Parts: sequence; structure tokens; C-alpha cells
Amino acid sequence: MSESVNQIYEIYQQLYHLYGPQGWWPLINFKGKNPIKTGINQGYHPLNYDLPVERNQIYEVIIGAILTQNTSWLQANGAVQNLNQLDALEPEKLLQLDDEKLKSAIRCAGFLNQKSTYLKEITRFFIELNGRTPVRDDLLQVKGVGPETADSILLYAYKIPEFVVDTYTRRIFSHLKMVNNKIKYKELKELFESNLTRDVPVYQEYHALLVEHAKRYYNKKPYGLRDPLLFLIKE
DNA sequence: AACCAGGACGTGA
DNA sequence: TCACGTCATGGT
Repeated sequence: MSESVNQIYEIYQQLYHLYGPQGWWPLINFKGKNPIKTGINQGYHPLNYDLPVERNQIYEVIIGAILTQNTSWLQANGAVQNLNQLDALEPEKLLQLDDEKLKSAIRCAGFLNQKSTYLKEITRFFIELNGRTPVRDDLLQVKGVGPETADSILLYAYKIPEFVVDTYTRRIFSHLKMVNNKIKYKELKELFESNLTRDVPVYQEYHALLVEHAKRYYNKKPYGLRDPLLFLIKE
């Protein structure tokens, strides 16, 4: 098959043109301008690829990555706000919360029983890191951290170029008939990484843009009916 | 009133 | 390995 065009990169360019920089990962805990709305969801610090910087900011990304599992960011963000309200958005303080307080704080994000455990597990792991960047395989051994969460943490908390694949990614690209919908996580991830330069801002924006795009065209069945990307695909 | 949300885990075949 | 049930709340 001819490789005259890189469709993976073309789609990225098109999405960026459509929606602009997304400013992920959302952070409530940073000094600077107020959050900026970059899409139908809130972007936070568009074109600032230096964040997170401080220890607590890195930690906030990690906590958010757990809380948003199979849950809208709107609800996950409520849990982050609640934790911040309790002054528990800091590893040592979150560990000191008793489970009932923790659960009631994150209730709005759903799966409170699992996630309360997961949050403490990843928090202990984070403390043990003592400031070092985690290895992917070590992250995956933490209970509650699967492939997407691990890659989200590496990409958005530690700025390591690991492409993040989620259900939207699979839904969009199988609808565009570029992959089979049963494709494995690692294979789909490899498709992106092999067609893009190993660049953290590009990886960060691409995943965020796919989420933004999916929220517009892929959140109700039948998925992707009016997807403007379809015109790029037809030969 | 169903369906979906920025998944992961445990189980049985 | 792999398909499937389970986890839970809240928005549309």
C-alpha cells in the first residue's frame, strides 16, 4: 500500500485546525491565568507545555487520571475540587483521610469503593518514587492503573512521549475504517507512535483533540455519522 | 428512561 | 489469551 500520505498525521493537523490547542491536562492547582475554555470541555493552559511543574501539580494529574476512569471529566473534576476543599490534594494528606471521608469526597466521580482504594495505592507508589519518573511496567503493577491510565500519567504528568489510547480513539478510527474495532491497545498505540514524531506536545494535543472531537460526533449512536474527518479518508 | 462517561479488575472457558 | 460481568454516580 502506498504511503504517499500519512493519514494519522493528516487527521491530527485537521483536528488541530478545527479545535486549536486544548491545554491538557486540566489543572486547578497552578499559578497563572484563569482556566481558558478551549472546547466544549474546558481546556486549561493552552500552549503551555511546561506544566505540571511542582510536585503537587504532578500529583494532581495522577489523581485525576484515576478519577476520570470511565467517567466524564466534569464529574472527576468535582471530586478533585472536593479533595482540594479538604486540603487533601497532596499525597501525605490524602493518605491520612479516613476511607469514609475519601469516599464521600469522590462520590461524584463514581466507582467510589474502587477508586478510593486505587487513589491510596497510587499515592503510596508516588511517594516511594521520591520525585523520580516512574517506569511504565512499574505503573502497571499498581492496582487500578491499566494501560491508558499509565500512559496518561506518563504523558501528562511526566511528559514522557507515550501515546494515550482510549475508547474514543478506538471508536473514531474504527469508524473511519482505518483499524478493526477489536484492535489491541498496544497495537493501536503503536499505529500512532509509528506515524508521528516522538513529540510530547503532539501526543498531548492529539489525544485531547480526539476526546474533543469524539464528544462532538461520537457520543451518541450511531457514532460518527456527521464526522467531518470522513472527507479525508475517502480515496 | 435508557444510554453514556477521557477503564480496570476478576473470573471462567 | 479472551470474552464478559461488575463497579456507581450524574448528565443528556
